[in-house]
Amino acid sequence: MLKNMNFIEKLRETGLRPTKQRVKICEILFNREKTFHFTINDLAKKIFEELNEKISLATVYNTVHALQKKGYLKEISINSNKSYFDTNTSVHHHFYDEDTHQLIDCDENEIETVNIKKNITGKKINSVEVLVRVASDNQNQN
Amino acid sequence: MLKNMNFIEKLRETGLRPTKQRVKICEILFNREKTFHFTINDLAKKIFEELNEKISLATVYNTVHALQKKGYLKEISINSNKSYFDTNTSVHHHFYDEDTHQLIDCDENEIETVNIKKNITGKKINSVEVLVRVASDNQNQN
DNA sequence: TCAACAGTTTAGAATAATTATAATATATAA
DNA sequence: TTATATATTATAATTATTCTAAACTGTTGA
Repeated sequence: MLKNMNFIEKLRETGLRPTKQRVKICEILFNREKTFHFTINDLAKKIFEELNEKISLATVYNTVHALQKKGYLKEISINSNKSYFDTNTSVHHHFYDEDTHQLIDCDENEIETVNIKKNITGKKINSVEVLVRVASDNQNQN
Repeated sequence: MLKNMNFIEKLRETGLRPTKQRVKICEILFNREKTFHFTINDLAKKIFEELNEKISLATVYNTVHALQKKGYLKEISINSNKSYFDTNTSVHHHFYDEDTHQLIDCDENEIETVNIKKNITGKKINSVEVLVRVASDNQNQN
């Protein structure tokens, strides 16, 4: 994957000035095997844990939004008062575990391609995403 | 539909005490032909417009959540800092117009049943919903 | 190399949605 | 009708996010 990538180059290529903070955030986000689902708060906490250094919350917001705009991150639609982001930017679907509030990527072969038979006139489809809400089997029995 | 239904009886049946405020909110929500997509704020505004009477925001929140818990309303997954609710409680999908920020119900025949081939072990699927994001055709051309 | 400038970061204030609180009011059952 | 459990309300508190304005830093070009 993106392991050990030179984030400075990567950022520069996309027109983002490779500041110290942005490089650190990229390291945290992309230097990992599996995709990462997070809220801004999760990310800020991780930065502090892994780097033992605080980056201003405003900067975390700005940087995440900049990365999202450039297509390095994707915002996910779950109903929640927080925004969730995903380092897996391909079009893909999610399971949302209502017990643990965890978000799990669907493998491509777990959900069949969704067939949209009729679209709104004059509009272009930007994305089609499925959210499968699951919960423990013994719950919701009433 | 629910037109001219006796909301007092309806509420009582489901164990919600039919207070003046709850009945009024039910009237606004369910005495209509088409389904209604709204945020708490939209609803509060409509209450004031139609009844010329103010119901405390806290009550609107409480009531909407009570109705949701009883299955009269459904919360919709769009990424936004607000919660959206829907008076159409059947499992159905949505188009989200990114230009106008409008939410549009999909007709049943516009999207084929989504086939989930593999589920998370030990979990029960509560809902499967599709969000189709659309935007004006001449946008996003870059 | 260094000055200048544009773009960044930052702390903290501002805003907005939502939830909590606690006093008052009301619906309902006895 | 009265007691009691529940609901409503205004307001305060909380939380996520955005704004602001000052200080800082990466980059460009002299």
